[in-house]
Amino acid sequence: MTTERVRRTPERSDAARERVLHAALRAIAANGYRGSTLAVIAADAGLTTAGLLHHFPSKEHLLVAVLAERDRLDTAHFELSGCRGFAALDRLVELVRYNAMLPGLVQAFTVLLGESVGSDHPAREWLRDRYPRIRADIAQALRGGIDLGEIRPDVNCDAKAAEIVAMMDGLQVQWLLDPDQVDMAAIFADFIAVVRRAVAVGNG
Amino acid sequence: MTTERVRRTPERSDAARERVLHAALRAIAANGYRGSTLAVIAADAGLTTAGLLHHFPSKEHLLVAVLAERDRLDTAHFELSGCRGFAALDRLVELVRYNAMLPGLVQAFTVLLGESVGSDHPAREWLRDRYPRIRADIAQALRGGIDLGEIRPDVNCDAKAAEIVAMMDGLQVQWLLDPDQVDMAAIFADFIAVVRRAVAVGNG
DNA sequence: ATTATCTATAGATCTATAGATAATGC
DNA sequence: ATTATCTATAGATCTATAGATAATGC
Repeated sequence: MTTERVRRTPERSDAARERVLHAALRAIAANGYRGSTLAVIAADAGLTTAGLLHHFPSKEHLLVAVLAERDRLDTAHFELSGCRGFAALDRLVELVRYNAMLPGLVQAFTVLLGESVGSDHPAREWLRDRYPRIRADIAQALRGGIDLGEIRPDVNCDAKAAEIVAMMDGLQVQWLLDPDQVDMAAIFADFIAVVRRAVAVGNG
Repeated sequence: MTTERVRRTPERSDAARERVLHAALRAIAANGYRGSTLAVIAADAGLTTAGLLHHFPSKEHLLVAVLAERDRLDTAHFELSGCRGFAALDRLVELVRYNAMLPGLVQAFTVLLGESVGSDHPAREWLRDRYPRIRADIAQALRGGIDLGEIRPDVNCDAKAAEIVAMMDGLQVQWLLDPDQVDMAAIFADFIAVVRRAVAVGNG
């Protein structure tokens, strides 16, 4: 039995950190934050518990790092950045279509969302910050559609934004519980088509 | 210090069972099923852990009892029972308005829903049974609206049912995270108004 | 000298069981 | 005789710490 000689370099450390973050996301998707254990996450990342805690000093620090990573990726990907009016709605349909290819990621954040709704969860504040921001982004894009003359000026953009976010979250749950029965992307596209007709100029 | 003499009767036992069920719901709303402990639930119900376990032989049995209780109440309350077409949509708006007065109950089931989306949760099968049933009920009511001549025959009732359920769940999350900012009942009513116009005969 | 990682373990919970106790109902 | 409830505790986890080890970089 030749004990494999493993290099201990900063690069290898970064790689371990990344493996831990991914393992944590998998564990959360499966069992939530509370239901996940450092031992399982560490083993999945090829470390011991103590080895994991060298990189993330506590379980909560690890969760925060997962959330921060999500923020980082979102800023690169998800943003409506610039899209206004119907173009923004189309962008959201694309986003849902994209999410439908990443069930693990969607599941992790759906589980976290549910867990956090109760009091005192370490992800709660993160989510409480995040939802108003997402709603505001979408509402802003809709108001842009009013300026473009696509959307009627009397539309309540804030309420519509909340509806759109709610539809995304709600469909995710049904899709995760039964992917074969619920075609998340198609139903969301149908919903957006209805919204579009409802808010379009010349349909008051 | 006079030790209070407590009667030990079957009636008192039933009362204890009920107190435990309510305490369990409160605990789940606050911390989820996994985050709740028998000790806290028992104390809230005025029992010791062992006393609780006399009534419910395990934590999982307790959860199942909570879910069964919910089924019992729902059958009495929630059903669309008979309503078809627009009347059914109005009934759902009423339901959401009613739920908005029971944040604790909504929170408990939202948390359970999130927790259960991951694998291997004792509430998962209960929810996997429940969602198709609710969707089927609503779809059925919408098809009834087609028969009544209120709803266009080309409407995809299954997709609309999934959308309606998704909107209810999604709004609940946003409302629970920030009740002052998100008027769940009003936004849902707005959504239903849009759906109604979109599916109404003479709007094809 | 620094640091990535390990072994070993302390200390805190948490579920569930065993067995005792005290009340009611026959 | 039954049963609602308690005290005490076993056994299983789970997080986090202490301290050792082995590799790299100066």
